[in-house]
Amino acid sequence: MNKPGFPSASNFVRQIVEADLAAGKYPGIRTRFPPEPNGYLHFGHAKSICLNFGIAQQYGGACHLRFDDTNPTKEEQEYVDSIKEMVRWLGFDWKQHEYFASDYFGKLYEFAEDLVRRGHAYVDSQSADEMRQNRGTLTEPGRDSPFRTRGVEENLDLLRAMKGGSLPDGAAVLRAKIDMASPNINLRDPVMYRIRHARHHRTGNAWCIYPTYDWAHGVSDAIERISHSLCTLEFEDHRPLYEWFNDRLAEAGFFEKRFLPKQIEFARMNLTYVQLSKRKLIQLVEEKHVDGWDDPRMPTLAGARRRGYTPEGFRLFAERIGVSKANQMIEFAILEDCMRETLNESAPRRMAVLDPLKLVVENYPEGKEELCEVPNHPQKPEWGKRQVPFSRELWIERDDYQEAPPKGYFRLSPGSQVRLRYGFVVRCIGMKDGAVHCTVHEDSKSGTPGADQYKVKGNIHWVSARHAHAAEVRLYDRLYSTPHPEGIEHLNPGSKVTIRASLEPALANAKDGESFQFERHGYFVADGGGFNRTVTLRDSWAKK
RNA sequence: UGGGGAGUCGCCAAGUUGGUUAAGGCACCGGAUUUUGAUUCCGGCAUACGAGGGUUCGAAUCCUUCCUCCCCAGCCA
Repeated sequence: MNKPGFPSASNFVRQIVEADLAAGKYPGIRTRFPPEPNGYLHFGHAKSICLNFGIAQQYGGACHLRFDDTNPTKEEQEYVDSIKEMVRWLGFDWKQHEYFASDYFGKLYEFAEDLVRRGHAYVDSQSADEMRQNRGTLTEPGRDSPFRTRGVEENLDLLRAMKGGSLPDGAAVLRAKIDMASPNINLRDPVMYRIRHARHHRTGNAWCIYPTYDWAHGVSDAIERISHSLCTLEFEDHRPLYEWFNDRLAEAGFFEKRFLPKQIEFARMNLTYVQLSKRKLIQLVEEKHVDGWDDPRMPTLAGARRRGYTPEGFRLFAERIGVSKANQMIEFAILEDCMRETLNESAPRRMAVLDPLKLVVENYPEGKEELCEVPNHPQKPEWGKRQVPFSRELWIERDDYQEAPPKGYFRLSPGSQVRLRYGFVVRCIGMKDGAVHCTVHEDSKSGTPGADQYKVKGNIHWVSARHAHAAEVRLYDRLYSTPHPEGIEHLNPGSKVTIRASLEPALANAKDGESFQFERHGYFVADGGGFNRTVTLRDSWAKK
């Protein structure tokens, strides 16, 4: 499937992993894909999933699926179910390594008490507002909280009170005691626990304090013995903090310092004209601009599946766009090409007419019909052939006939000859009563000796009118796109067109999810009894 | 103006211990095959590596100055 000469796609992450492997730094390679279950996976996640699982696969390691469920107000079981389904759909298996940050709440709390005992953390009773005031700015250092010097016992009591539920939301937080004057704002005594009297989708009401990302994430990595923790660029500033927490815990003997995970950041993916921000996608769903998270116009993996995009296509895409630290704005054409490349392999060919125009074969007897043999894939004879009925009246595509053909047009026009693909060569007479009329060369039937003597350039698809089935085809050529970054009112609604198509009888029995290439139209996927067009065919005529 | 990152062809991206003519993909442009104007195939496509200095026999790779872009002041992740 890979084109010859396709790069072996080395990237800086693999280089780091290989160097660590060569140095024997870790007992094994262990990565993780750590989504927060607060939304559906989108195209951007595919990159991270392929990277993390790909690295693990390539170096004989494991990739954990860990839900970063530390904020009960945003997370739901519905999302974890969908995330699991889509990771599997992409073709990856986390085996027994399914974890939740919430599994570690108990351990995290023990660790936190230890940090308090050793003077590395304290309970701050300032309000959120006061904390912000005292944090300083990008250019000015922050000021110590008046509660920063509280004694260990008082801190422990307060922390237990926080955990015990006697304090209301916002009354206090646990903070790491690092450096309020640090030029890196993340190190100005970051919050480790906040009080949230909220029900968590997994732990219920067992907890009313919840760890923040910074406190939970690195520690979860260390607990799971992750070797390489791959995340996006915006966490670069958090790395010193990530290491600070784990180093403190290693000092206390909770972890082995030499096996501590290494955080590596890479650039997140942007796709031209595609809106990937979770906030905007939620808006599209909630304001009912689309039917749901799996609407084929959504850039979610669930939507992509309904569109007929393939898992192989996403994996190919991930390899092609690579991994680096430079912000990437990927052209949508690359994704389309990956899908076309995989679909070209897997999609059987079918003839169909989307915008029908009647073609009458004048010298073909009224009641007569015969079968034509049509291969299911021109490059795969092993896929066999099917038989398609031919008769006097056919449907052809409206734009396959031009009264006054432009230069270079080689389909039907008065006087021209074309081949009805896998059928006969016909000579066009012209338009009569709303139908195109022609005569057939009876000795030109495909498969008969000498049938190829007719050197015609035009080659069009057709369907016997008498045998045709109608079917709905929705064109989802475009996703919800965003030429302007300002907001939803500028989002291009894409196209959702319903047209009648005359289809081969076999298409009526297509199962949902089956993909076909409709000759000269593009790739379609059966969906709810009709067909969605997912990727158009390259058409060099259309470009000219 | 503090800190952290990044700048190689229109879009990605190899290259990074300095050493012949700067991989590859997408896009684009030619051409060949073709019963999909598809696929496949062949060819073209950066004297140039953000800019300027410097070191060197030799630099995208080292030093230096400058420019541009991205991220950080949630009790979000």
